[in-house]
This record gives sequence, structure tokens and C-alpha cells, in this order.
Amino acid sequence: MKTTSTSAAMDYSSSWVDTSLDLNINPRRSNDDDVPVQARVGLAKEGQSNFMELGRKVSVKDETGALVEELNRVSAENKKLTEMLSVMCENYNALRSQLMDFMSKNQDKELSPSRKRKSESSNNNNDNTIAMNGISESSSTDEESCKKSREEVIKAKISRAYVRTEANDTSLVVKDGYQWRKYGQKVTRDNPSPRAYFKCSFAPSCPVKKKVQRSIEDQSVLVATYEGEHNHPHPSQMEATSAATRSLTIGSVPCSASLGSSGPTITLDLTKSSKSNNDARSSKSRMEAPEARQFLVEQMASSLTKDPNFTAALAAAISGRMLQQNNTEKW
DNA sequence: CGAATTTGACCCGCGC
DNA sequence: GCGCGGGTCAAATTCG
Repeated sequence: MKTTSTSAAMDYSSSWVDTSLDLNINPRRSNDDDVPVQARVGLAKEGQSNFMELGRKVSVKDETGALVEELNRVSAENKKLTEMLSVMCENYNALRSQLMDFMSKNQDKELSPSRKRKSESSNNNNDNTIAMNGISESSSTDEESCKKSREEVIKAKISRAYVRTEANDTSLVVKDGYQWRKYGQKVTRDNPSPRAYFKCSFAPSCPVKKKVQRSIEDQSVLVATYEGEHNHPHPSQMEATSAATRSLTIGSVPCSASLGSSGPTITLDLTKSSKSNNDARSSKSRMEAPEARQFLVEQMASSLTKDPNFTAALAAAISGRMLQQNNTEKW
């Protein structure tokens, strides 16, 4: 029942979370397909008539050298990213094993009926998946809809997310990318940790609420219960869109990040930057500034790793998926 | 100074 | 009907 092999866990990670950055080992290659070296030399000749004096062989040689250098650099970067990914998978495996222990320990307690309010427990019962996946969603059954139809309209979608935080982090903040406004906090009977109540900052137009409370068993795990669905775009998507727009103005590197029910998807298409710069002028500027491109890539990677939304979304997705998988294995 | 957070009071459903 | 407990409100407070 338990799957402990590393390779299996790796398969999970690959199937759950699309960690592919769509990196092209040789981005110039695609560019070369579109714009042959000679053609670009010709373009350079158009831009600089004196350049023709140097002869085609020299320019091709320089171009080849630059390409090799670029290739080496991108390969090294790709290697670095691969190493980072493997480290992340190792961390994930460690986290997963921890979670397996944790879940097996309190499995009975989770399944035993708690002294919760009827409405909440019924909602949880409706949630056939027990909301173990990161951003799981559930719809209500027909039996109870007639009884509390109005309430069900409001609480049509209830999902639960488990987010592991630092043990010394006392804040009940689950950075899921959305903006929330805290409107209350209570100490509940069945959990000594306070429960925080949040409304979407787009309220009242957006009716989504969430409750965040630390897990009884593991204080470092935050349990976020979401009620309702956002009726507006994910702020990180808007952010990514604007970021991509900004990057387009400087480097034309499309970049998008999204967190959906199927997990986070980060698309960093470095190949398109070359293709979109197919005209002569940008081709010239691109050849002149490989450092600028490297800086841009590094900046984008840095902004991604530093972005709390990204890391939180990643953490939420990983923990949620782990729980989902654990739940699947139990059934 | 406006926005966000805190926190005690209040509301309401449920069980006895 | 009453008490309990979860959820919400809103005034006070804090923060940027």
C-alpha cells in the first residue's frame, strides 16, 4: 500500500506538478532554423555596410563562437536547473515521508466524528474527496440541497489546502496568491490554535471566504478551508501577465504562471524570445547583448523564486498533492 | 491618513 | 428555553 520507492515518488512529482520550465537546451537552434547564420550576416550587412569589408568568413566564425559560448552557458544553466529540480524532489520526498508518518498517526482521529457543527460536518461529508488535494473542489449532493439550498448556494464549493509553514511562524497566513482581508479570529474548542477568518479582498463582489487554522497534530501545518469560488482572475496571473508584458518591452521573453486545480503551471518559454525577435533590428540587438539576455533570465528566475505567491502556490500544490496521494493510497 | 488587522461583542444554529 | 460554540460584525488599534 505504501509506496516508498524514490522512483515512484519522482513519478508522482512529475505527474502532479508540471515542473517543466520548457527549457530549450539550445534555444539558438530554433532561432537558427528561422534565421540562418548567413541571413543574419546579411542583415548585419544591411545595418552596417562597413561590416562587409571584414569578409563573411570572419563574421561567421565570430557568430559560431558566440553561438558555442551561448550554448555552453545555456547548457550550464540547464544543468543547474536540473540540479535544483533534483534537490526539490529530494525535499519533496522527505516531506512526503514525514507527512505519511503524520497521516498514519492521526488517521483514526481524522476519521472519527468530531463535535463540529452540523452544517460544517455535512459539508465535509459532501466533500467525498475529504478535500485532501491542494485546491480540491466538491459539489453538494442532492439530498441536502433542498434543506439548506440558500446556504448551499453560498457554500457551493468547499476546498481545503494544507500548507506546511515554518514551525516558528506564528502568522496564520496562507499565501495562495489571492488577497485576503482578515475579519475575525476565534479559538475553537477542538483546537487550541486560533482560527482565522478571511474574506477575499475583492468582496463583496467576490464571495469567497477562507478559514485558516493550524493542525492539531502538526503545528507547522496550516489547514486552509476555502468556501466558494473566486469570480475574478487569479492575482498572480494578472501579475504574471503584467510581468510578461513588462519583460516583453525589454526582452520579449514570455513568462506565465498559473495555479489551477490541476496544479501550478509555470511556462517560461525562452525559445519564443528568439522567434519573436525575427526582424533584423532585434536580431542585431540580440546578438549584441547576450549578457542582457542572461541577466533577464536570471532576473526572471530570481523573481520567481523570491515571489512569495509562487513559493506559496508551489508549497500548497505539493502539500496538497501529497495529501491527495496519501488519501488515494488509503482508499 | 487610509487601509489592514485585532479583538471583544453579538448573532445564530444546535443539542440538551 | 438556555447554554454552548462557531461565525460575523464593527470599533479600536496598528501599520505603511
